[in-house]
Amino acid sequence: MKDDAKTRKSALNAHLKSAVMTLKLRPGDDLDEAQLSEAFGLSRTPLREVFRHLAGLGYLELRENRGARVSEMSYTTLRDFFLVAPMIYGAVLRLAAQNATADQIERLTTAQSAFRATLREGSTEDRALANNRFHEITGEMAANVYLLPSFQRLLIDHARIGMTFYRPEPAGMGESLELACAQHDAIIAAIKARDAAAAGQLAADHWALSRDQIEMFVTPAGLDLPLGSVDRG
Amino acid sequence: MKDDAKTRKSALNAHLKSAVMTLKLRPGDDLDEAQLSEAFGLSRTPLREVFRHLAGLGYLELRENRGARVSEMSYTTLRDFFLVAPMIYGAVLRLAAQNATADQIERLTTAQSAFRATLREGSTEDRALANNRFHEITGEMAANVYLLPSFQRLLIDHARIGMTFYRPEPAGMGESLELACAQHDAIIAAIKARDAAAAGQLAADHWALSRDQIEMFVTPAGLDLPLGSVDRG
DNA sequence: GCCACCGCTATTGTGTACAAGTTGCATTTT
DNA sequence: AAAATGCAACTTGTACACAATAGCGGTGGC
Repeated sequence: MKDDAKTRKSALNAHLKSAVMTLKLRPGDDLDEAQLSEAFGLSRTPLREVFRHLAGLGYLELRENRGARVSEMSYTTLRDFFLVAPMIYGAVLRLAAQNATADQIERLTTAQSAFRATLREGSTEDRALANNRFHEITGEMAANVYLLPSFQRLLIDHARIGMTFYRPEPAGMGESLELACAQHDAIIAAIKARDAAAAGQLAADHWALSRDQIEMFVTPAGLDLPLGSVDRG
Repeated sequence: MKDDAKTRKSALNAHLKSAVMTLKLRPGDDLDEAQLSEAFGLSRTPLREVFRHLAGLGYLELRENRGARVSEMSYTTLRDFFLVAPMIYGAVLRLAAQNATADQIERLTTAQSAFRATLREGSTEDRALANNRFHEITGEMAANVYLLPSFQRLLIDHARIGMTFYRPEPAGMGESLELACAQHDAIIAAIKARDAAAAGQLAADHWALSRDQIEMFVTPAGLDLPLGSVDRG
């Protein structure tokens, strides 16, 4: 009964993070303090501290006297995202290539294996979380306190965007997931080789692939069917 | 007595922010919950929420069961800072030039006037806070949720670095403050003209000046005196 | 004389009670 | 009938008391 409270607290933390990233909790959803505090066996005080922590990381938004919500995603989000992501991620991978330790490379390789496994047999949720884990480790490698805040904020919405646009149904999705997976391998290779320039280029490529994928999803080939007739009175 | 609590809470918030940025609270300093809660007439619960909020922004660091500290600055901090700052600030100013509203430009001009006033008659603290305000507004103009977290983290340590290295005593400091002030004017002009390229260049110039200044401070002209003799046993 | 262990004190983390605020509904008024 | 206002239920914010943990000093053993 002694370290239970902390365990439950971090369980709540982890639960909310992954629920937000996998869209189990969707942007704008309200969080009920009473319900969550009962579900995780915590009183409202530590629960609210978790809320504040996650709000600081960008998972939630706190409104004065009006509870917590999952942070919103709007029309401008995608634009803002792709404006900034290549720059930040390029910097992260360059620094990662320069600074990565052997242990970190080991863990990155493991994370990549886990990601590859999700391509074969995992759900979309598993895939998004495994991919997130991979990129998180590259952020650790970069080890720059000024770069990480934006990078982690990007990763949250990267996962959420992936959940929206990288569903397996549309034709061609599987192939570009394979491609993304291959890029991960190349990233690992560049980091092992301490080749910062190559790593930076791979970051650009990785985002270009994402962007194209989303374009394909948003503007699919139109359904080639004749208009129905409408009774105009 | 009704909105007092919220007022006191934001007063504490503002106090801690400026105390951290002006080094009144120095990196690594411990914060005493009991003392602060008495000083600001708040119970520990809301106080701790302020701590968590400020920790999220990078002002403080929270250690499990061991209280809050002002976030540290180490040897690697300066290097990390100047690695990332030009890139982030370049992006911020480019976006600011593209997106700034008339109202924001108005406020930026006002902030610049306030900054200039501190050059003539303000303390180092006032100057650092006024400069911070100026840059904060450029961040608002950029209006990109993914860029802001890192930018705001940079601004905190920008202020702290300024407090350390931009003291008026050493010869030549006044001049480079004048120069920085002139660069602010140029930044305003570029934003008004919606000239993103010029704004980006000015960001680079602004950091180059900062960096040179710090180099001058860290590696001053040596004192041209003979070595004393040391008894070597 | 030095190191290790134990218990004490100060400080942090959690639970609960209460106060303040918000929202939605019903009643009243125009 | 529509709008506005007041009431009531529920949600969020704060205070305080209690539990747990870390740091420290003393004591005892080696």
